[in-house]
Amino acid sequence: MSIMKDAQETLPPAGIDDAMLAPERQLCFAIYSAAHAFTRTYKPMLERFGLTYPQYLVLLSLWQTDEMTVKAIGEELGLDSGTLSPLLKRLEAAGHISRTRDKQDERQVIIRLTPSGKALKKEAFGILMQIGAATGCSREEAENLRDLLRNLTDRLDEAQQSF
Amino acid sequence: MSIMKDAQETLPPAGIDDAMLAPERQLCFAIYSAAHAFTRTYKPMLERFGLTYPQYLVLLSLWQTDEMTVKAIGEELGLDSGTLSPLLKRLEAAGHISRTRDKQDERQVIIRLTPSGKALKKEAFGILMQIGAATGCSREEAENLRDLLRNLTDRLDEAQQSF
DNA sequence: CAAAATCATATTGCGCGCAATTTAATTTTG
DNA sequence: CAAAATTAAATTGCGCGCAATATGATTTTG
Repeated sequence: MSIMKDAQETLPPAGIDDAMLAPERQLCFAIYSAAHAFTRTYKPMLERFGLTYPQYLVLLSLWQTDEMTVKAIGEELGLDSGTLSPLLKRLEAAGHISRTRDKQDERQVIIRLTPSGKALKKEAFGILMQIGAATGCSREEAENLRDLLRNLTDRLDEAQQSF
Repeated sequence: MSIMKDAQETLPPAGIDDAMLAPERQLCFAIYSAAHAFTRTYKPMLERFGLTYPQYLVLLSLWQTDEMTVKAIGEELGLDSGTLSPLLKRLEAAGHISRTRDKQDERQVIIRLTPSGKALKKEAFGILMQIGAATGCSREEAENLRDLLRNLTDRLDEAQQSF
């Protein structure tokens, strides 16, 4: 009588057992779930203003630095033009930003906040505080966790290279 | 001469300054970025097997418990039928799972691994180790971070209720 | 200076993720 | 037991996220 429960099953390498494959056991799944939980929490706050979470991220960037190129926004948020082009058109259609070709370099499109886009900034402080409350973290806890995640992201992106 | 730089700008509430709105300063953005970094890292490992990351999550569930209903998978992963139905059809088309209506309760669809789906499990151990290496975390660090994120997710989902 | 290379943005296509609706089956309850 | 309510899954529609490709504009370089 074999100790193998199923002919298809393969023995895990030393130091790794079968149960470690469970999604709940894995860091990646915890991050995946937390990301979804955040967007769920933002959703009712943002849809009062007709915004999605990625659109809100773009506005966060622009509230720091008005007049950004699509490329600059993409570098800040880690998004490419395939994501940003249609997203920015929707923000323009909503009246929150303007898109104008750079006269010096016609390849570039300059994104600027409209008065409506600037006005939304004051709502962001309230959202920031509501989200802070929803996390149940102190500011220090949130900053510590944020920094751990930034380091993790950097290490993952470095490892990226080797594939 | 006003101290306000722009008529549209609004003063932040006490204890919150303008720069705190920057995406890089926020925990939500760190999680958002880390989630994308993880899928980027998984991508080359998974596409050797023609899998996406969410498909891989479904397989992780099934490797723990073969024979799950769509609902059970959805509860484990936090996904609804709108996401799972087409995803499971693709996994079926790829030959990794079977979908059969439950004879006892015809509303339910039972998802089972095929031999091909079971065979993929042995690849998962290698992926697990590669990902572990890519994170640059010790197992303890990864587990600590995972638990912090699980708590955060729970608190966000509780706060959910109040909106 | 013209051809080639590079660059910024847009477009297309596909797979999530989720809200809203639909369909069919089962359970509840009057 | 029949009508109403509930449930499980599928479908539709929309907005990402990203790879691949296309389109112009600018820079490089031969």
